[in-house]
Amino acid sequence: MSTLHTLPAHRTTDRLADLLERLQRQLPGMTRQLLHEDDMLYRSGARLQNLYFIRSGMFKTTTLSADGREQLVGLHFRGDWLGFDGLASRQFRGDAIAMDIGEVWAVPYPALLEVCMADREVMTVVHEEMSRQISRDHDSMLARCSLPADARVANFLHDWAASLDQRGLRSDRIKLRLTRAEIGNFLGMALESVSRALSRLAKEGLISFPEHDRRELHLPDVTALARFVHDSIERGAGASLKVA
Amino acid sequence: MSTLHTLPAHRTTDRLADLLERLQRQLPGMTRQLLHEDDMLYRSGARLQNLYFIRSGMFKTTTLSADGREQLVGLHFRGDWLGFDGLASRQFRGDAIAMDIGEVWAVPYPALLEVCMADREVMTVVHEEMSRQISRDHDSMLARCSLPADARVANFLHDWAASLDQRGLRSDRIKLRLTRAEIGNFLGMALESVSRALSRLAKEGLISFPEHDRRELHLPDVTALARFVHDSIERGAGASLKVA
DNA sequence: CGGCTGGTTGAGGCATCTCAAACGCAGTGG
DNA sequence: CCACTGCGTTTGAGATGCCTCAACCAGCCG
Repeated sequence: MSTLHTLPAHRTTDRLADLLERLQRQLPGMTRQLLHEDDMLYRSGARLQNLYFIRSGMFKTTTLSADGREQLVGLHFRGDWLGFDGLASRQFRGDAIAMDIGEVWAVPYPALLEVCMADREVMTVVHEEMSRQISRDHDSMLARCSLPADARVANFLHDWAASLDQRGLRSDRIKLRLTRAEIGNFLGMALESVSRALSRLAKEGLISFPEHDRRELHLPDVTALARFVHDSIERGAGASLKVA
Repeated sequence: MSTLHTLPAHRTTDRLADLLERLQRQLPGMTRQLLHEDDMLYRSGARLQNLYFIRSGMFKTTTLSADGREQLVGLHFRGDWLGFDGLASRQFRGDAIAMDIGEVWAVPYPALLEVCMADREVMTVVHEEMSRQISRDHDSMLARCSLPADARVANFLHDWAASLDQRGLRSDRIKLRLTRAEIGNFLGMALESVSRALSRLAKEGLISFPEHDRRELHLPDVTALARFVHDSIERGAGASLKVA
């Protein structure tokens, strides 16, 4: 959260490298899968056979309600796992779509269970990944419920940058591979509001569109973004419980 | 979801009974804990030693952002697990508070890992519970982002009733153990809006306050509630992606 | 009694949504 | 090559749903 780009080590990456080594040795059933932009890794309703581990690329996941509403619920990067939400019902509850050329490892769930039972480290890593997903979802809820539109967009960009940074990628430049409508759907606001929020953030100098391609944007100062989010809480404390 | 009170069997309960039997045999370190209304099971920042399995009662969990905002993120009932979100950091990320007199089993996480490694069934149940939590969170996000205020409250009550029903409890009567402010915080709206929404739902006959205690409410027809939620989507499709 | 907490309701304001128009761009087909 | 179309984006103007502020009520407790 706090000091974003001073984070030196990439905690998770090391353990994951370790994990993957184990998996590779112990899971001959694991297969690689290459995907292009807009390829579906899995779709809602499909039987869950594998969990997916992202080696490279970005993915978006959606959820589907009983009555047909659909929402973008997450962006996922290298090192993330996909499919946890389908474990209980053995059936995916939303789609996972590549936003870019990417590679995943498809890990057959029964085989993964096998490895977990043999290898404590693997099991804890799996648990921790699920736990992290839950935490991230909770943060996501909080952001959507307690921030005004502009701050919600700023927070969205900030989180994205933090994800990139955490993985050692450059975080001062983001290629938005989402339409304004998708961002709006993700954040719970109208596409026009997203567009306006981006325009305002640009006017404030918090972001800029150097390429004059309105999906390519620069974040000159990520901490300023965080500050902007934080400040907009002070002004109106929204629906948050207590600002201790 | 769909045919709410016709659900006869309680799928999860059976498997959990089974699981608990195993746990009890294999986990002497597991302890029972009794809580009264407003007791804190754990608090944000505390080191995670145990996961908690709810034997009876209701619990609410919150999440805390880096900058001090707090949000109610979940209600939990008999058969649910608490603490998953803290596994990754070995530290709780929010509070868990009893809303009633209740009993939990505190399961030392290292011991649980041990059992998981020995007992495949236990491990899959744990995974499935985490998975279910993720799914529920996603549903929650969707509801908060795509429904207008009244429908959000209706959906909230409907989910609550569904949870009760799933556990074989009577679902036509809910004792709200939350203030309007907490409900608002949970749903991302002002407490006055919650109050107004409840009044309107009562005027529509979808709920009633028989006790003239405004926290005790009856749901004469749960399917009507579901219909109300569904209908309010038609009117204005909110920020939902596609209404296939 | 008097203060406190929680709930309801009204009035007004504002943030966001909706509707609408215009633009750039890419693809397509004459 | 040039319409022509469709999609994504921006921006404006007006409508509105929700929030804020405020008053009031009821129950509870010291």
